[in-house]
Amino acid sequence: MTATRPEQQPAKRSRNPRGSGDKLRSDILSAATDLLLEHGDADAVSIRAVARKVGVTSPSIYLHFADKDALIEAVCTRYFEQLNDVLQEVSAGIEHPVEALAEQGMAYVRFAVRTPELYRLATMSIGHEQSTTDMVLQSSAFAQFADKVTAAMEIGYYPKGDVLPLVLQLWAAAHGVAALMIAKPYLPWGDDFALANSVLQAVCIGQPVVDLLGGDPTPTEAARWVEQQRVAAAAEKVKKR
Amino acid sequence: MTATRPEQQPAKRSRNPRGSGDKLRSDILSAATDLLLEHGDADAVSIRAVARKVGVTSPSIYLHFADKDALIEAVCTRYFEQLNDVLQEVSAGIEHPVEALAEQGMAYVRFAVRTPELYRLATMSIGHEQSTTDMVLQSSAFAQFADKVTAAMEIGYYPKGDVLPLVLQLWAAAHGVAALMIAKPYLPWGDDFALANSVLQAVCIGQPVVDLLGGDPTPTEAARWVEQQRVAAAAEKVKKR
DNA sequence: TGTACATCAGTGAACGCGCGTTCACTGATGTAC
DNA sequence: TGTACATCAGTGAACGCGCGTTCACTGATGTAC
Repeated sequence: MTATRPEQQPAKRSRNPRGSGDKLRSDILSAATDLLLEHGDADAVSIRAVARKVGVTSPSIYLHFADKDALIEAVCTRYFEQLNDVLQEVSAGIEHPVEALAEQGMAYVRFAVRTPELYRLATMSIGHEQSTTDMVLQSSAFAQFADKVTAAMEIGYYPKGDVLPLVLQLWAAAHGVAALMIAKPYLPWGDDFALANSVLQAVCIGQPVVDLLGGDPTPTEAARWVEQQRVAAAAEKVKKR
Repeated sequence: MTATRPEQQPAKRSRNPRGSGDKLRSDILSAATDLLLEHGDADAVSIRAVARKVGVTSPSIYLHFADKDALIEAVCTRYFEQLNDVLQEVSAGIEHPVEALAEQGMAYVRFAVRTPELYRLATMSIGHEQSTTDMVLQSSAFAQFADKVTAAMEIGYYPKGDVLPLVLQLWAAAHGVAALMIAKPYLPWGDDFALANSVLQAVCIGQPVVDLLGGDPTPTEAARWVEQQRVAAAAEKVKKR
């Protein structure tokens, strides 16, 4: 027994009945997803490995996907759909949009950490040009973030204006924590993702991170500076009139 | 001409003189680095490709590196040293530690965006266990962040306490923006990395992100909530006595 | 000053591997007449 | 009811490729005597 093929051959699957050729397609997607969940390495997903896992020969894959890229893309699309479901679930019934936003942010991080290699594959590849099918931006998950921000603007929580910059910042914060937690899981991220929560709060509502870590809750120098900046900005605005 | 080997053979390098066997070592590192800078794909770095680029045969690589992993690790180590230099440079002469921290954060993001594939390779691989040689945590760059935070605590800017959680949060923020800017370069990140700046400010000093985007500078609902939380936390602390 | 020898800095050929993909095929199942 | 045929859901063998790595070697340069 060599180490090169650790999977034993699964029970030979029987051929699909006539009308249900699509069954294999979804089996392939599941197998590829499982491979990514099991191994922490995207290289573990080869056409041949997926075929082996499904219990089928590799040319069969091509009956359902044009090539390897198409397979991977389909896996990611499916992944984002699941993310979308999770986000929808956790924010159901929360009226305050910012509360919902924070809840979704945490769910996002938890989801990412539960599926590290998938998350990496889906979000951390380099995209050189804006494809019309950019998976993240086209995903309903992204739209959900945008909706909450819009709602927060409408109730006057955030000043009205462009939604995208705000969404990008929230996303960057969530992504940053998630990505680091995945890359360095042994660091002290805290029970219940305390650190993630702290960062998200800071970006969502401007709470200085130190206060949320149990630091001194009386106004710090940081808080004073914030106020000072705010006053200065207001003064600037008045001067321009 | 096939597409499989786009590099033409570089001028055959002449053999190194006797004492300077280490010259090749650093040439190899540079070549690997260049490959990562040129192509947006870590797969472009193979032992053979590096050897080709240097103008040497592939077994020569093994005179200087035990195996491919060792080569990649050396490339990353060198990369972090460069990052360290940059961070040191930008913060030289800035007395206020938080100002220095913000400047370093921005420099970090700029550095990452300038070297996307290298940054990905160096920070976004999955580390399953804490190695004693964890490159990021052992890097002087990380130590620099920690030093600034410590200094900020000492002057009373942040409440005294554990440095690591704070550093991790700042790092997560910087990493989040950098990683997204790399993965989605076509999004509106703003001139002068405005969005990066905004996120970093929010995490460093608790400035709500909306204010920095040119929104309404009068206290928003968010700002009021922050204050409210702060008061509540203070009250809680008093009650415990 | 000459020469045998050690060392250094590589080379050239080969190994076995798994990969993505193509091609001609097979055999069960349904359908038309 | 029987049978020829089309279609569907795959299979089996093979292609050429680049990869990491090993092995025995070579030839210039320095060193000891």
